[in-house]
Amino acid sequence: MISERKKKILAAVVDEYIRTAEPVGSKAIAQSGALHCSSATIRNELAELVAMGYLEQPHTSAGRVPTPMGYRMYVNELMEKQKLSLEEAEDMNRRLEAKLRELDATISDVSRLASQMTDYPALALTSRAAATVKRFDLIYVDANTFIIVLMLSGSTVKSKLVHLPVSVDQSLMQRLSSLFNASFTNIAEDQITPLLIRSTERAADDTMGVTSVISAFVIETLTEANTPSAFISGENRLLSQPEFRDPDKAHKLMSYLSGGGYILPSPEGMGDPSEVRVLIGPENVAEELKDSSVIIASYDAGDNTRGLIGVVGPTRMDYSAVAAKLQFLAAGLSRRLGGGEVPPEGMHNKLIIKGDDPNERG
Amino acid sequence: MISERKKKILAAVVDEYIRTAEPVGSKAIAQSGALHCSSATIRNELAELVAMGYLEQPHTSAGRVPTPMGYRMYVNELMEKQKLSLEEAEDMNRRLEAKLRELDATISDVSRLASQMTDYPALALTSRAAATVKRFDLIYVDANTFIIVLMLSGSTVKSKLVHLPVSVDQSLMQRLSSLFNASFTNIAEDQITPLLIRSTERAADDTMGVTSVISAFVIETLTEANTPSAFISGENRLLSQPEFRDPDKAHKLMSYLSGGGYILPSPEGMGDPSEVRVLIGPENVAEELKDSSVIIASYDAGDNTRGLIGVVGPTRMDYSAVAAKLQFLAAGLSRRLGGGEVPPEGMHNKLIIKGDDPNERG
DNA sequence: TGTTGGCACTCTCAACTTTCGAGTGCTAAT
DNA sequence: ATTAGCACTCGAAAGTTGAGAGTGCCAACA
Repeated sequence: MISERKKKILAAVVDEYIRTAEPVGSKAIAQSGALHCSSATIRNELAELVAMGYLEQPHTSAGRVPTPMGYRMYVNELMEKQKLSLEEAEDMNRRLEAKLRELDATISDVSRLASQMTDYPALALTSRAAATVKRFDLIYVDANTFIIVLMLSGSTVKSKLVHLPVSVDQSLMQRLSSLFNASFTNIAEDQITPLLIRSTERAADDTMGVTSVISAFVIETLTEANTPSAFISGENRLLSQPEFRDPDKAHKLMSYLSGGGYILPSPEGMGDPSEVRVLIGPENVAEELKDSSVIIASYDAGDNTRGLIGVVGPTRMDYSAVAAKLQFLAAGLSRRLGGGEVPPEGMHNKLIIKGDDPNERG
Repeated sequence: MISERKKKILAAVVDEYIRTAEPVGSKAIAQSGALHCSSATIRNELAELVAMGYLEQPHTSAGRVPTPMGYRMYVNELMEKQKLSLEEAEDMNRRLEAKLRELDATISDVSRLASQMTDYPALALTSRAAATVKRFDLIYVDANTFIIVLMLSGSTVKSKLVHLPVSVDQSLMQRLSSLFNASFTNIAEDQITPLLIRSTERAADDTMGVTSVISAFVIETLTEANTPSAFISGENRLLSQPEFRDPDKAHKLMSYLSGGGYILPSPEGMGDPSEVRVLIGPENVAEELKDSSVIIASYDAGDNTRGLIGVVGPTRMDYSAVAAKLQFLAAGLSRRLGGGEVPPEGMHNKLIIKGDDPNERG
């Protein structure tokens, strides 16, 4: 077990290290107040904390630096859950409003927002839950041209202009329209079989292959709607972190990130929407992230869609501030996009932080 | 005037410097062949080239490095216009096909492609020429819901689902649909005045403000279609360039780039689509680009839309290779997206390179 | 038994010095 | 006009030194 005093000391080390990015010594801790003992005592404690694996020394005569295990302890038990200042909260709300007013929030907007708020690279990800076609329309434009309009589950509308090499008459359009409405709506993507297409084609008496053009679009649209998409922004903010002064290191991580981040667990894997998850250094699966940390929050994007916002930074990250901001952002997004059973404001004090369930450890 | 031999020497310096990123000395040039004289002679010539402003020395006992003026001379007259190797051309075509098959090429795809091909950060930009609505449809879903479908000039279709707080009947929809078709099609965005909207509202006998919802969407869509959009990708590739080993420098440029690059001249400003434009160091307007170079090509994206692809790198850039690749890419895009009067393949030998017209100099 | 002041020790970092070599400019000979 | 030769310059890399921060440990103390 770890004594109360050790906890205090550990917390002080982490706080200080997060602030300064320099190894912290016994003296600094003694002076920081909060502890009523001399540096010598603290030295003893520090030595023990090193032995226990919570801290390490870059070299014999340097201060101490938290290990991933130390950060984990800090995140789980020690850090004081930060509340956002009123200004911060208002600023964030303002920005959210601005983004969400003009268009639906695209994931690129969400990730940009997260990155701006936290000053770290951020990524956003959505996995739409199995979309289906709710309604189907064909608009006849001219003999060679028509428009397909699909209304999907979840108030999305997709449309496409189709030019044909042959001419079709309006009655065929009519027939196809009602046939598709009858048999292609409310079914999952994988239920659109070649068999179904063929039988529709026959039923509509379509000899020029219009059916297959349309069904291809349907499949494509559903596939796209079901494919989780990811977006990352603010990679460059990495460069302002001292741990990425080495261009090679920075380059490695940045190309990993922009190569499409598989960093995040799937949104379904996340539990409670108000939960914030923290993955510290080696807890990450990806080799490239082994000495970075990732903080993740999830939001409800409506229509059974879950979204994820994540922030990437060095292990020496301001966990408390970032977690609070992300949670606030996620809650705001849920409130505006989602079903709406999210408690209104000010709920950012019951911040739940998780991340070390046994599955995720080696 | 500059002698023939000086030109050869200058070219050799630039070539070598591009290759190695190290100042090049007289000896290296002498050994590189191409010149039949000793290093001493070359030294004399080099001294004169420095005096003329084409080269400079980082310090007394170092080799020579090209000045922007030297690069300009190189780009305009000296460099051998590179042709792509057959493999490169084929590879590029393959990728283009792959991208363009599935969906229309979004500018994000284009910029990603350019970045991948050249290994520099790349940005893409389109300015759509004044879009108009070609056709207008309203699809009645239920009493509170309908879908607006706009077909724009240039085969784009936009649609939106609208939920109303009040219920409307199908006949109103009908009336609005034909009214909008009659008076909102083929007119520019700024011709949609409050007056026009009001009169339409009256004509349709619309007492619940549906008209204004619809016209708002029309305006929004046209605005969006007319707004040039920019996209940048591959910023991280900067970091592999030795001139950006300094994280601060890299950070500055990268944040400038991702802050929305106004780097590129507007597509209209570009002349012939097969022209490639090069802006060297201080020739750039933006302060942040004063010691970087930008290479730009434009393509015809169909429907009177011009697109631009640009690549950003250090002044020590492989102008010849990048220019060739960009031109090929632009030509490929034009061929696939645009009107089609672009000569088929193999036209990349008549590469035209420009960039130093008097307007652009200080 | 836990805490504290003191002291010798260790090790890094920054500043300074030295060395090495690439590259130059100049001169005299061809 | 070209070239070989040579003294000179200057920066980068390697080596040297000193200061300071921080430690571990011991002996004294509560």
